[in-house]
Amino acid sequence: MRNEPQKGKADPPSRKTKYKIMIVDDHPIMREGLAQLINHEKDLGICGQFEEATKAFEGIATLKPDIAIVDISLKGSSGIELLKNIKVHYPKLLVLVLSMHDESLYAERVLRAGASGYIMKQEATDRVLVALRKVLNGEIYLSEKMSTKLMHQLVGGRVSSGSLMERLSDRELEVFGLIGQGRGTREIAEQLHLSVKTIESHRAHIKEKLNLKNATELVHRAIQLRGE
Amino acid sequence: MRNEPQKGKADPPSRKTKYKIMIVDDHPIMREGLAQLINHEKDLGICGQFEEATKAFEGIATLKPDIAIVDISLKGSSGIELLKNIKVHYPKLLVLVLSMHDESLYAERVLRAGASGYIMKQEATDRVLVALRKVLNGEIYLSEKMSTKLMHQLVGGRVSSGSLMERLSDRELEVFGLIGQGRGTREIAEQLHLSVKTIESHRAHIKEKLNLKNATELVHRAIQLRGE
DNA sequence: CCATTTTACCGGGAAATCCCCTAAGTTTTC
DNA sequence: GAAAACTTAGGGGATTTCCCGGTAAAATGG
Repeated sequence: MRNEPQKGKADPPSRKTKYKIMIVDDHPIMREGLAQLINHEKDLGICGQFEEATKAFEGIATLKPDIAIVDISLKGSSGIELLKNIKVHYPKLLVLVLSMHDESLYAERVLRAGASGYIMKQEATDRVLVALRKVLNGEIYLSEKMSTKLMHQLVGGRVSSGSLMERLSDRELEVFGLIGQGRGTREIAEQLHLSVKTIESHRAHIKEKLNLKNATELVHRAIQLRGE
Repeated sequence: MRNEPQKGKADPPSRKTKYKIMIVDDHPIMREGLAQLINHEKDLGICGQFEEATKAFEGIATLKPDIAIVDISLKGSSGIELLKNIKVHYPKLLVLVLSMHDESLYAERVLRAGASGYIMKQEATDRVLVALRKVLNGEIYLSEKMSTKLMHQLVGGRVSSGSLMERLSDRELEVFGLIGQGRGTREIAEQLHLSVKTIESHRAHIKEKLNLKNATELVHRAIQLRGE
Protein backbone atom coordinates (compact mmCIF):
# COMPACT_ATOMS: atom_id res chain seq x y z
CA MET A 1 0.00 0.00 0.00
CA ARG A 2 1.24 3.39 -0.91
CA ASN A 3 -1.26 5.70 0.63
CA GLU A 4 1.24 7.04 3.07
CA PRO A 5 3.98 8.85 1.17
CA GLN A 6 7.20 8.58 3.11
CA LYS A 7 8.51 11.99 3.88
CA GLY A 8 11.25 13.17 1.62
CA LYS A 9 10.55 10.49 -0.95
CA ALA A 10 8.06 12.21 -3.22
CA ASP A 11 10.46 13.73 -5.70
CA PRO A 12 10.70 12.36 -9.24
CA PRO A 13 13.67 10.02 -8.82
CA SER A 14 13.57 6.85 -6.72
CA ARG A 15 10.00 5.79 -7.55
CA LYS A 16 9.17 2.91 -9.80
CA THR A 17 5.42 3.43 -9.94
CA LYS A 18 3.67 6.71 -10.48
CA TYR A 19 1.48 8.28 -7.87
CA LYS A 20 -2.13 7.54 -8.74
CA ILE A 21 -4.32 10.60 -8.97
CA MET A 22 -8.08 10.77 -9.13
CA ILE A 23 -9.95 13.79 -10.55
CA VAL A 24 -13.43 14.88 -9.52
CA ASP A 25 -14.78 17.84 -11.46
CA ASP A 26 -17.99 18.33 -13.39
CA HIS A 27 -16.32 20.09 -16.32
CA PRO A 28 -14.93 17.61 -18.86
CA ILE A 29 -12.60 20.16 -20.41
CA MET A 30 -11.14 20.96 -17.03
CA ARG A 31 -10.66 17.25 -16.33
CA GLU A 32 -8.93 16.79 -19.67
CA GLY A 33 -6.72 19.80 -19.03
CA LEU A 34 -5.70 18.45 -15.67
CA ALA A 35 -5.15 14.97 -17.01
CA GLN A 36 -2.92 16.25 -19.81
CA LEU A 37 -0.96 18.36 -17.40
CA ILE A 38 -0.45 15.56 -14.92
CA ASN A 39 0.19 12.69 -17.30
CA HIS A 40 3.09 14.61 -18.82
CA GLU A 41 4.93 14.22 -15.51
CA LYS A 42 7.00 11.08 -15.11
CA ASP A 43 6.11 10.58 -11.44
CA LEU A 44 2.39 11.35 -11.67
CA GLY A 45 -0.51 9.66 -13.43
CA ILE A 46 -4.27 9.88 -13.60
CA CYS A 47 -6.07 6.73 -12.47
CA GLY A 48 -9.64 7.93 -12.84
CA GLN A 49 -11.90 10.84 -13.70
CA PHE A 50 -15.35 11.52 -12.26
CA GLU A 51 -17.87 14.22 -12.68
CA GLU A 52 -20.01 13.35 -9.73
CA ALA A 53 -19.43 12.87 -6.02
CA THR A 54 -21.15 9.53 -5.51
CA LYS A 55 -19.53 7.87 -8.54
CA ALA A 56 -16.18 9.18 -7.42
CA PHE A 57 -16.64 7.79 -3.95
CA GLU A 58 -17.49 4.37 -5.35
CA GLY A 59 -14.44 4.49 -7.55
CA ILE A 60 -12.00 4.86 -4.69
CA ALA A 61 -12.27 1.25 -3.57
CA THR A 62 -11.18 -0.19 -6.92
CA LEU A 63 -8.81 2.53 -8.10
CA LYS A 64 -6.95 2.99 -4.82
CA PRO A 65 -5.68 6.48 -5.66
CA ASP A 66 -2.94 8.14 -3.63
CA ILE A 67 -4.58 11.52 -3.92
CA ALA A 68 -7.86 13.00 -5.12
CA ILE A 69 -8.23 16.39 -6.74
CA VAL A 70 -11.78 17.54 -6.08
CA ASP A 71 -13.72 20.57 -7.15
CA ILE A 72 -15.99 21.71 -4.34
CA SER A 73 -18.70 23.13 -6.57
CA LEU A 74 -20.17 20.01 -8.12
CA LYS A 75 -23.74 19.43 -9.07
CA GLY A 76 -25.73 17.36 -6.65
CA SER A 77 -24.04 16.98 -3.29
CA SER A 78 -21.23 19.42 -2.87
CA GLY A 79 -17.57 18.57 -2.98
CA ILE A 80 -17.26 19.29 0.70
CA GLU A 81 -19.65 16.45 1.42
CA LEU A 82 -17.50 14.19 -0.71
CA LEU A 83 -14.42 15.38 1.13
CA LYS A 84 -15.94 14.59 4.51
CA ASN A 85 -17.08 11.20 3.26
CA ILE A 86 -13.63 10.39 2.02
CA LYS A 87 -12.09 11.39 5.30
CA VAL A 88 -14.46 9.14 7.22
CA HIS A 89 -13.97 6.04 5.07
CA TYR A 90 -10.49 6.56 3.66
CA PRO A 91 -8.68 8.77 6.15
CA LYS A 92 -5.31 8.18 4.53
CA LEU A 93 -6.42 9.26 1.05
CA LEU A 94 -5.02 12.72 0.44
CA VAL A 95 -7.32 15.39 -0.96
CA LEU A 96 -6.38 18.53 -2.83
CA VAL A 97 -9.32 20.88 -3.28
CA LEU A 98 -9.46 22.73 -6.59
CA SER A 99 -11.99 25.52 -6.83
CA MET A 100 -12.98 28.60 -8.74
CA HIS A 101 -14.04 30.32 -5.54
CA ASP A 102 -11.83 32.65 -3.63
CA GLU A 103 -9.68 30.85 -1.12
CA SER A 104 -10.45 33.34 1.63
CA LEU A 105 -13.98 31.96 1.73
CA TYR A 106 -13.26 28.26 1.61
CA ALA A 107 -9.65 27.42 2.39
CA GLU A 108 -9.97 27.20 6.13
CA ARG A 109 -13.19 25.23 5.89
CA VAL A 110 -11.81 22.57 3.61
CA LEU A 111 -8.66 22.18 5.68
CA ARG A 112 -10.80 21.60 8.76
CA ALA A 113 -12.80 19.08 6.76
CA GLY A 114 -9.59 17.16 6.18
CA ALA A 115 -8.23 18.43 2.89
CA SER A 116 -4.47 18.72 2.49
CA GLY A 117 -4.57 21.75 0.24
CA TYR A 118 -6.62 24.35 -1.57
CA ILE A 119 -5.79 25.76 -4.97
CA MET A 120 -7.79 28.12 -7.14
CA LYS A 121 -8.56 27.46 -10.78
CA GLN A 122 -7.24 30.93 -11.48
CA GLU A 123 -3.74 29.74 -10.60
CA ALA A 124 -1.15 28.98 -13.25
CA THR A 125 -1.05 25.37 -14.37
CA ASP A 126 2.37 24.62 -12.90
CA ARG A 127 1.13 25.61 -9.47
CA VAL A 128 -1.13 22.57 -9.57
CA LEU A 129 1.92 20.35 -9.91
CA VAL A 130 3.64 22.17 -7.06
CA ALA A 131 0.54 21.68 -4.94
CA LEU A 132 0.27 17.99 -5.81
CA ARG A 133 3.90 17.26 -4.94
CA LYS A 134 3.69 19.22 -1.74
CA VAL A 135 0.59 17.35 -0.63
CA LEU A 136 2.03 13.97 -1.68
CA ASN A 137 5.02 14.88 0.45
CA GLY A 138 2.80 15.07 3.48
CA GLU A 139 2.61 18.84 3.61
CA ILE A 140 -0.26 21.30 3.32
CA TYR A 141 -0.59 23.42 0.19
CA LEU A 142 -2.01 26.93 0.29
CA SER A 143 -1.17 30.08 -1.62
CA GLU A 144 1.45 32.34 -0.11
CA LYS A 145 -1.11 34.95 0.84
CA MET A 146 -3.54 32.52 2.41
CA SER A 147 -0.99 30.58 4.43
CA THR A 148 0.49 33.71 5.96
CA LYS A 149 -3.02 34.87 6.78
CA LEU A 150 -3.74 31.62 8.57
CA MET A 151 -0.37 31.78 10.33
CA HIS A 152 -1.12 35.20 11.73
CA GLN A 153 -4.49 33.94 12.76
CA LEU A 154 -2.91 31.08 14.66
CA VAL A 155 -0.25 33.22 16.29
CA GLY A 156 -2.43 36.20 17.04
CA GLY A 157 -5.50 34.59 18.53
CA ARG A 158 -5.56 31.05 19.82
CA VAL A 159 -7.77 29.47 17.21
CA SER A 160 -6.31 26.05 17.71
CA SER A 161 -9.10 24.28 19.55
CA GLY A 162 -12.17 22.90 17.89
CA SER A 163 -14.02 23.95 14.81
CA LEU A 164 -14.85 27.56 14.19
CA MET A 165 -18.48 26.97 15.01
CA GLU A 166 -17.64 25.33 18.32
CA ARG A 167 -15.99 28.48 19.51
CA LEU A 168 -19.24 30.41 19.29
CA SER A 169 -21.21 30.71 22.50
CA ASP A 170 -24.82 29.51 22.59
CA ARG A 171 -26.21 32.97 22.10
CA GLU A 172 -23.83 33.74 19.29
CA LEU A 173 -24.72 30.50 17.55
CA GLU A 174 -28.39 31.37 17.89
CA VAL A 175 -27.87 34.79 16.32
CA PHE A 176 -25.67 33.26 13.66
CA GLY A 177 -28.42 30.82 12.78
CA LEU A 178 -30.97 33.58 12.41
CA ILE A 179 -28.62 35.53 10.18
CA GLY A 180 -28.36 32.41 8.05
CA GLN A 181 -32.13 32.40 7.70
CA GLY A 182 -31.94 35.85 6.18
CA ARG A 183 -33.08 37.84 9.20
CA GLY A 184 -31.78 41.37 9.67
CA THR A 185 -30.31 42.78 12.84
CA ARG A 186 -33.46 44.65 13.88
CA GLU A 187 -35.60 41.60 13.20
CA ILE A 188 -33.40 39.40 15.34
CA ALA A 189 -33.44 41.95 18.15
CA GLU A 190 -37.22 41.97 18.19
CA GLN A 191 -37.50 38.22 18.03
CA LEU A 192 -35.16 37.75 20.98
CA HIS A 193 -36.51 40.76 22.88
CA LEU A 194 -33.09 42.38 23.01
CA SER A 195 -31.60 45.71 22.07
CA VAL A 196 -30.37 46.15 18.52
CA LYS A 197 -27.10 47.09 20.12
CA THR A 198 -26.83 43.71 21.75
CA ILE A 199 -27.29 41.91 18.48
CA GLU A 200 -24.69 44.18 16.92
CA SER A 201 -22.36 43.16 19.69
CA HIS A 202 -22.99 39.49 19.08
CA ARG A 203 -22.42 39.98 15.38
CA ALA A 204 -19.14 41.70 16.09
CA HIS A 205 -18.01 38.82 18.29
CA ILE A 206 -19.03 36.25 15.69
CA LYS A 207 -17.13 38.13 13.01
CA GLU A 208 -14.09 38.22 15.26
CA LYS A 209 -14.19 34.53 16.06
CA LEU A 210 -14.80 33.44 12.49
CA ASN A 211 -12.35 35.94 11.07
CA LEU A 212 -14.83 37.71 8.83
CA LYS A 213 -14.16 41.23 7.75
CA ASN A 214 -17.62 42.69 7.07
CA ALA A 215 -21.36 42.16 7.24
CA THR A 216 -21.60 40.70 3.75
CA GLU A 217 -19.11 37.97 4.56
CA LEU A 218 -20.97 37.28 7.76
CA VAL A 219 -24.25 36.71 5.93
CA HIS A 220 -22.41 34.67 3.32
CA ARG A 221 -20.87 32.36 5.88
CA ALA A 222 -24.07 32.08 7.90
CA ILE A 223 -25.96 30.86 4.85
CA GLN A 224 -23.19 28.47 3.81
CA LEU A 225 -23.01 26.84 7.20
CA ARG A 226 -26.73 26.60 7.60
CA GLY A 227 -27.72 22.99 8.18
CA GLU A 228 -24.30 21.61 8.94
CA MET B 1 -9.51 38.08 -45.07
CA ARG B 2 -11.15 35.01 -43.72
CA ASN B 3 -13.55 36.29 -41.14
CA GLU B 4 -16.53 35.23 -43.16
CA PRO B 5 -16.53 31.47 -43.47
CA GLN B 6 -18.04 30.38 -46.74
CA LYS B 7 -21.07 28.28 -46.14
CA GLY B 8 -20.56 24.60 -46.58
CA LYS B 9 -16.79 24.91 -46.67
CA ALA B 10 -15.87 24.53 -43.02
CA ASP B 11 -15.30 20.80 -42.90
CA PRO B 12 -11.78 19.45 -42.53
CA PRO B 13 -10.85 18.93 -46.19
CA SER B 14 -10.43 21.78 -48.66
CA ARG B 15 -8.74 24.29 -46.35
CA LYS B 16 -5.07 25.08 -46.51
CA THR B 17 -4.90 27.28 -43.37
CA LYS B 18 -6.45 26.47 -40.06
CA TYR B 19 -9.20 28.55 -38.55
CA LYS B 20 -7.67 30.83 -35.95
CA ILE B 21 -9.28 30.55 -32.54
CA MET B 22 -8.87 32.87 -29.58
CA ILE B 23 -9.60 31.75 -26.01
CA VAL B 24 -10.73 34.04 -23.19
CA ASP B 25 -11.07 32.34 -19.81
CA ASP B 26 -9.64 33.13 -16.42
CA HIS B 27 -8.79 29.52 -15.57
CA PRO B 28 -5.41 28.50 -17.00
CA ILE B 29 -6.16 24.80 -16.75
CA MET B 30 -9.36 25.29 -18.72
CA ARG B 31 -7.48 27.27 -21.37
CA GLU B 32 -4.88 24.53 -21.64
CA GLY B 33 -7.53 21.87 -21.87
CA LEU B 34 -9.28 23.75 -24.66
CA ALA B 35 -6.04 24.43 -26.47
CA GLN B 36 -5.03 20.78 -26.37
CA LEU B 37 -8.42 19.72 -27.60
CA ILE B 38 -8.50 22.20 -30.44
CA ASN B 39 -4.89 21.97 -31.60
CA HIS B 40 -5.33 18.24 -32.13
CA GLU B 41 -7.73 19.02 -34.97
CA LYS B 42 -6.20 19.50 -38.37
CA ASP B 43 -8.51 22.35 -39.38
CA LEU B 44 -8.46 24.27 -36.10
CA GLY B 45 -5.73 26.10 -34.21
CA ILE B 46 -5.35 28.37 -31.22
CA CYS B 47 -3.93 31.79 -32.03
CA GLY B 48 -4.08 33.33 -28.57
CA GLN B 49 -5.11 32.83 -24.97
CA PHE B 50 -6.26 35.54 -22.57
CA GLU B 51 -7.48 35.56 -19.03
CA GLU B 52 -8.85 39.05 -19.02
CA ALA B 53 -11.38 40.94 -21.12
CA THR B 54 -9.38 44.08 -21.87
CA LYS B 55 -6.21 42.20 -22.83
CA ALA B 56 -8.26 39.93 -25.04
CA PHE B 57 -9.88 42.87 -26.77
CA GLU B 58 -6.51 44.43 -27.49
CA GLY B 59 -5.27 41.13 -28.86
CA ILE B 60 -7.92 40.93 -31.55
CA ALA B 61 -6.35 43.59 -33.77
CA THR B 62 -3.03 41.78 -34.11
CA LEU B 63 -4.17 38.17 -33.94
CA LYS B 64 -7.13 38.51 -36.31
CA PRO B 65 -8.91 35.41 -35.04
CA ASP B 66 -11.80 33.86 -36.92
CA ILE B 67 -13.63 33.02 -33.74
CA ALA B 68 -13.36 33.76 -30.04
CA ILE B 69 -14.34 31.36 -27.29
CA VAL B 70 -15.19 33.45 -24.26
CA ASP B 71 -16.17 32.58 -20.74
CA ILE B 72 -18.77 35.01 -19.45
CA SER B 73 -17.71 34.82 -15.83
CA LEU B 74 -14.38 36.58 -15.87
CA LYS B 75 -12.85 38.67 -13.16
CA GLY B 76 -13.05 42.38 -13.78
CA SER B 77 -15.56 43.35 -16.39
CA SER B 78 -17.71 40.44 -17.40
CA GLY B 79 -17.53 38.41 -20.57
CA ILE B 80 -20.82 39.88 -21.75
CA GLU B 81 -19.23 43.30 -21.79
CA LEU B 82 -16.40 41.88 -23.86
CA LEU B 83 -18.89 40.26 -26.18
CA LYS B 84 -20.73 43.52 -26.73
CA ASN B 85 -17.48 45.35 -27.26
CA ILE B 86 -16.37 42.83 -29.83
CA LYS B 87 -19.66 43.09 -31.68
CA VAL B 88 -19.35 46.86 -31.86
CA HIS B 89 -15.77 46.96 -33.11
CA TYR B 90 -15.42 43.63 -34.91
CA PRO B 91 -18.95 42.68 -35.96
CA LYS B 92 -17.71 39.90 -38.19
CA LEU B 93 -15.68 38.15 -35.49
CA LEU B 94 -17.64 35.10 -34.39
CA VAL B 95 -18.08 34.46 -30.69
CA LEU B 96 -18.86 31.17 -28.97
CA VAL B 97 -19.73 31.63 -25.32
CA LEU B 98 -18.45 28.94 -22.97
CA SER B 99 -19.80 29.02 -19.45
CA MET B 100 -20.31 27.02 -16.30
CA HIS B 101 -23.72 28.59 -15.80
CA ASP B 102 -26.91 26.95 -16.89
CA GLU B 103 -27.84 27.85 -20.42
CA SER B 104 -31.43 28.61 -19.44
CA LEU B 105 -30.14 31.71 -17.69
CA TYR B 106 -27.66 33.00 -20.21
CA ALA B 107 -28.17 31.48 -23.63
CA GLU B 108 -30.85 33.86 -24.85
CA ARG B 109 -29.00 36.80 -23.34
CA VAL B 110 -25.70 36.14 -25.11
CA LEU B 111 -27.40 35.45 -28.43
CA ARG B 112 -29.09 38.83 -28.19
CA ALA B 113 -25.71 40.37 -27.45
CA GLY B 114 -24.39 38.93 -30.71
CA ALA B 115 -22.86 35.59 -29.79
CA SER B 116 -23.17 32.74 -32.29
CA GLY B 117 -23.45 30.00 -29.72
CA TYR B 118 -23.57 28.98 -26.09
CA ILE B 119 -22.06 25.85 -24.65
CA MET B 120 -21.76 24.74 -21.05
CA LYS B 121 -18.52 23.59 -19.48
CA GLN B 122 -20.43 20.56 -18.28
CA GLU B 123 -20.70 19.35 -21.88
CA ALA B 124 -18.47 16.58 -23.21
CA THR B 125 -15.28 17.81 -24.84
CA ASP B 126 -16.23 16.75 -28.35
CA ARG B 127 -19.32 18.92 -28.19
CA VAL B 128 -17.02 21.93 -28.14
CA LEU B 129 -15.65 20.90 -31.51
CA VAL B 130 -19.14 20.39 -32.85
CA ALA B 131 -20.09 23.84 -31.62
CA LEU B 132 -16.99 25.45 -33.11
CA ARG B 133 -17.54 23.94 -36.53
CA LYS B 134 -21.21 24.81 -36.51
CA VAL B 135 -20.47 28.43 -35.64
CA LEU B 136 -17.63 28.65 -38.17
CA ASN B 137 -20.13 27.39 -40.69
CA GLY B 138 -22.29 30.42 -40.07
CA GLU B 139 -24.85 28.69 -37.91
CA ILE B 140 -25.93 29.13 -34.31
CA TYR B 141 -24.95 26.51 -31.75
CA LEU B 142 -27.17 25.65 -28.81
CA SER B 143 -27.91 22.41 -27.02
CA GLU B 144 -30.87 20.41 -28.27
CA LYS B 145 -32.89 21.21 -25.21
CA MET B 146 -32.22 24.92 -25.30
CA SER B 147 -32.88 25.44 -28.99
CA THR B 148 -36.23 23.68 -28.84
CA LYS B 149 -37.09 25.75 -25.79
CA LEU B 150 -36.29 28.94 -27.66
CA MET B 151 -38.34 27.73 -30.63
CA HIS B 152 -41.41 27.16 -28.48
CA GLN B 153 -40.85 30.49 -26.88
CA LEU B 154 -40.82 32.19 -30.25
CA VAL B 155 -43.92 30.38 -31.43
CA GLY B 156 -45.74 30.86 -28.16
CA GLY B 157 -45.28 34.57 -28.51
CA ARG B 158 -45.00 36.24 -25.11
CA VAL B 159 -41.26 36.22 -24.55
CA SER B 160 -41.30 38.76 -21.78
CA SER B 161 -42.83 36.58 -19.10
CA GLY B 162 -39.90 34.40 -18.28
CA SER B 163 -38.69 33.45 -14.84
CA LEU B 164 -37.93 36.21 -12.41
CA MET B 165 -34.22 35.93 -13.09
CA GLU B 166 -34.69 36.27 -16.82
CA ARG B 167 -36.28 39.65 -16.29
CA LEU B 168 -33.03 41.03 -14.97
CA SER B 169 -30.98 42.99 -17.46
CA ASP B 170 -27.42 41.95 -18.27
CA ARG B 171 -25.93 44.48 -15.92
CA GLU B 172 -28.34 43.67 -13.16
CA LEU B 173 -27.60 39.97 -13.45
CA GLU B 174 -23.91 40.71 -13.29
CA VAL B 175 -24.29 42.77 -10.14
CA PHE B 176 -26.56 40.10 -8.71
CA GLY B 177 -23.90 37.50 -9.33
CA LEU B 178 -21.25 39.55 -7.56
CA ILE B 179 -23.53 40.04 -4.58
CA GLY B 180 -23.90 36.27 -4.51
CA GLN B 181 -20.14 35.94 -4.27
CA GLY B 182 -20.22 37.93 -1.07
CA ARG B 183 -19.01 41.24 -2.50
CA GLY B 184 -20.19 44.48 -0.95
CA THR B 185 -21.56 47.45 -2.83
CA ARG B 186 -18.33 49.44 -2.73
CA GLU B 187 -16.32 46.43 -3.82
CA ILE B 188 -18.56 45.85 -6.82
CA ALA B 189 -18.40 49.52 -7.80
CA GLU B 190 -14.61 49.38 -7.81
CA GLN B 191 -14.45 46.13 -9.75
CA LEU B 192 -16.77 47.41 -12.48
CA HIS B 193 -15.29 50.92 -12.47
CA LEU B 194 -18.66 52.47 -11.68
CA SER B 195 -20.02 54.82 -9.06
CA VAL B 196 -21.30 53.35 -5.82
CA LYS B 197 -24.51 55.16 -6.65
CA THR B 198 -24.86 53.20 -9.86
CA ILE B 199 -24.53 49.89 -8.05
CA GLU B 200 -27.07 51.04 -5.51
CA SER B 201 -29.37 51.85 -8.38
CA HIS B 202 -28.92 48.40 -9.90
CA ARG B 203 -29.56 46.81 -6.52
CA ALA B 204 -32.78 48.75 -6.19
CA HIS B 205 -33.95 47.60 -9.61
CA ILE B 206 -33.07 43.99 -8.84
CA LYS B 207 -35.00 44.15 -5.58
CA GLU B 208 -37.97 45.56 -7.44
CA LYS B 209 -37.92 42.89 -10.13
CA LEU B 210 -37.42 39.99 -7.75
CA ASN B 211 -39.91 41.31 -5.20
CA LEU B 212 -37.40 41.59 -2.39
CA LYS B 213 -38.11 43.81 0.59
CA ASN B 214 -34.65 44.75 1.82
CA ALA B 215 -30.93 44.32 1.41
CA THR B 216 -30.79 41.23 3.58
CA GLU B 217 -33.24 39.38 1.36
CA LEU B 218 -31.29 40.50 -1.67
CA VAL B 219 -28.03 39.07 -0.38
CA HIS B 220 -29.84 35.94 0.71
CA ARG B 221 -31.36 35.22 -2.71
CA ALA B 222 -28.15 36.10 -4.50
CA ILE B 223 -26.19 33.58 -2.46
CA GLN B 224 -28.82 30.88 -2.83
CA LEU B 225 -28.91 31.19 -6.60
CA ARG B 226 -25.18 31.32 -7.01
CA GLY B 227 -23.37 28.75 -9.12
CA GLU B 228 -26.31 27.43 -11.08
C1' DC C 1 -12.92 30.95 47.34
C1' DC C 2 -11.35 34.53 44.99
C1' DA C 3 -9.18 36.12 40.66
C1' DT C 4 -9.66 35.83 35.84
C1' DT C 5 -12.03 35.03 31.78
C1' DT C 6 -16.02 34.64 29.18
C1' DT C 7 -20.56 35.81 28.23
C1' DA C 8 -24.49 38.82 27.65
C1' DC C 9 -25.95 43.03 27.67
C1' DC C 10 -25.97 48.15 26.27
C1' DG C 11 -24.43 53.03 24.59
C1' DG C 12 -21.97 56.98 21.65
C1' DG C 13 -20.37 58.49 17.51
C1' DA C 14 -18.35 58.25 12.85
C1' DA C 15 -18.61 55.88 8.60
C1' DA C 16 -20.93 53.24 5.39
C1' DT C 17 -24.96 51.61 3.40
C1' DC C 18 -29.84 51.60 2.41
C1' DC C 19 -33.68 53.63 0.28
C1' DC C 20 -36.39 56.97 -1.52
C1' DC C 21 -36.21 60.42 -5.17
C1' DT C 22 -34.77 62.62 -9.74
C1' DA C 23 -32.55 62.63 -14.30
C1' DA C 24 -29.96 62.41 -18.64
C1' DG C 25 -28.17 59.79 -22.49
C1' DT C 26 -28.59 55.42 -24.92
C1' DT C 27 -30.71 51.38 -26.74
C1' DT C 28 -34.65 48.50 -27.56
C1' DT C 29 -39.17 47.86 -28.65
C1' DC C 30 -43.48 48.58 -30.79
C1' DG D 1 -40.85 58.06 -34.25
C1' DA D 2 -42.84 57.57 -29.74
C1' DA D 3 -42.66 54.82 -25.66
C1' DA D 4 -40.33 51.82 -22.75
C1' DA D 5 -36.35 50.02 -20.80
C1' DC D 6 -31.41 50.17 -19.69
C1' DT D 7 -27.27 52.33 -17.73
C1' DT D 8 -25.33 55.67 -15.50
C1' DA D 9 -25.26 58.74 -11.38
C1' DG D 10 -26.36 62.34 -7.80
C1' DG D 11 -29.11 64.36 -3.36
C1' DG D 12 -30.50 63.58 1.06
C1' DG D 13 -32.41 61.50 5.03
C1' DA D 14 -33.01 56.98 7.48
C1' DT D 15 -30.77 53.01 8.87
C1' DT D 16 -27.02 49.91 9.69
C1' DT D 17 -22.44 48.87 10.37
C1' DC D 18 -18.32 49.35 12.90
C1' DC D 19 -15.18 50.61 16.43
C1' DC D 20 -14.67 52.68 20.72
C1' DG D 21 -16.23 52.09 25.28
C1' DG D 22 -18.70 50.06 29.58
C1' DT D 23 -21.27 46.93 33.51
C1' DA D 24 -22.99 42.84 35.56
C1' DA D 25 -23.45 38.01 35.76
C1' DA D 26 -21.77 33.47 34.98
C1' DA D 27 -18.18 30.17 34.23
C1' DT D 28 -13.46 28.80 34.88
C1' DG D 29 -9.49 27.58 37.29
C1' DG D 30 -5.71 27.60 40.50
